[in-house]
Amino acid sequence: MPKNPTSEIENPLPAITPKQEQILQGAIRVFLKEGYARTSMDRVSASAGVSKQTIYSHFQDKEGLFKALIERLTIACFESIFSTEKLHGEPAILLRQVAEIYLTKVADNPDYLGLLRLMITESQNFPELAKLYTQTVVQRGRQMLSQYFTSHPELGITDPEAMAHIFFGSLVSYVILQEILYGKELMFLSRDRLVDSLMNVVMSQSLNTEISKSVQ
Amino acid sequence: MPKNPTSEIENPLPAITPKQEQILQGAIRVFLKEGYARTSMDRVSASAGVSKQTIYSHFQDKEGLFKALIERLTIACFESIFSTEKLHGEPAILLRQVAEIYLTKVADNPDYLGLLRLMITESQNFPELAKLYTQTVVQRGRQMLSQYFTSHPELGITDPEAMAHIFFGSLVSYVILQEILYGKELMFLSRDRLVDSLMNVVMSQSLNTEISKSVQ
DNA sequence: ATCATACTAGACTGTATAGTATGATAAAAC
DNA sequence: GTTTTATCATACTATACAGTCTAGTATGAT
Repeated sequence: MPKNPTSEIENPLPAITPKQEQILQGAIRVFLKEGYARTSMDRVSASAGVSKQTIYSHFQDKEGLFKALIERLTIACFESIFSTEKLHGEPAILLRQVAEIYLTKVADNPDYLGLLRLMITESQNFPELAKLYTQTVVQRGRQMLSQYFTSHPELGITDPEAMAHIFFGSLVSYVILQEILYGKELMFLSRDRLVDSLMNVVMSQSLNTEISKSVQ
Repeated sequence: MPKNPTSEIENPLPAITPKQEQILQGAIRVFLKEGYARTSMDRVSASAGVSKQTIYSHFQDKEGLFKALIERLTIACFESIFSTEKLHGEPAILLRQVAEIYLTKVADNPDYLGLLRLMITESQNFPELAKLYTQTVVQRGRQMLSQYFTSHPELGITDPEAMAHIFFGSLVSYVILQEILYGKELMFLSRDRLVDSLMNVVMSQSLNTEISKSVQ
């Protein structure tokens, strides 16, 4: 039987027992490494150190376990990236800070890197999960940065949303290329070079307006 | 038995018979839609309109078929994107051209969009294929653009490789977000806005040097 | 002591599927 | 005209796996 009378997706995730936590922990490793289709429940039970029957007493089926896992991981990923203190200071400092946080939290964390990969992998089969990920992680990230751009008109950014996409998009594609598609060994590009250029790109926009001003 | 005495990856892909082409065509749809693990050979045989035995007389096994398919698709993808005439003219024209070509060829083509997704999906299970993709499609694209930047010093780009990554990375992540992760319906951003900002970002670099010059 | 609950271990069932084997069909090669 | 070759259709084997069932253990409350 389900762990909770209200088992559907809800906004504060349902609290879980230690046993459920143990199952989810075991499931993370297997699902993130093997993907959904290649993961067997026997492997999950072995990895979690729990009998298979116990899994089925806490989660409805493989799909239910997977969804519960991904939902929690998505929330955790969001909190890990964005709940890190307030992010303040000069653009030159803040932007570098944001980039470093993202790269550290995602590129260096197998769980969140695997989550990104899995969301792309399973977006067709689990659209609700992909949408949750997009709304929770991607959208909030872009909004946050876009609002920052808007509230700093001295940066001279004409389309804050598009610029926010360029900023995060460059980081995401960097992680995908370097960490997933073997870019590290085939076409290495250091983080510093990317982040430096990214900073340059954002900050140069203001020179544009300065020129306009000085010309007028 | 294999179709060809030299069955390993080689640079000009082995020529294939019409029957093999028919099998590959049928296999494309299924593999790209379902992924490797969820694709059954019965489905492939139905989709190709060919008996299962015939598939096994032309390809060693499921893996061999998949590899042959992805190799050909990777080459075709590269040629489709990069072999499109010469790409010339003003940066303002050429860069927009490159972006439009990429977006049209990948975002609007289910095959190449599916290939991108599949490479990310299966990079762990088929490292050779992922590396082939990276070297063939990603690396050449970046090199091409990076060389263009280098040969146009008036653009004032200090790190051409990093800038090329930002340019293509923004496009790739745009396609992934919009077309795969439901960004189209959840956080739509028009191509024009992205490309305009991207152009802006590249072209603004030169203002930087102009200022330096005028100051000196 | 008894009962309820939560768990383990492993057998079991039904289904999906990779890959093979077999026999039929039809056209080309000889 | 017979053989060879390429194909199809279908049955078959072996295996993997989701999910269930059974039997038994540990624990804590009454």
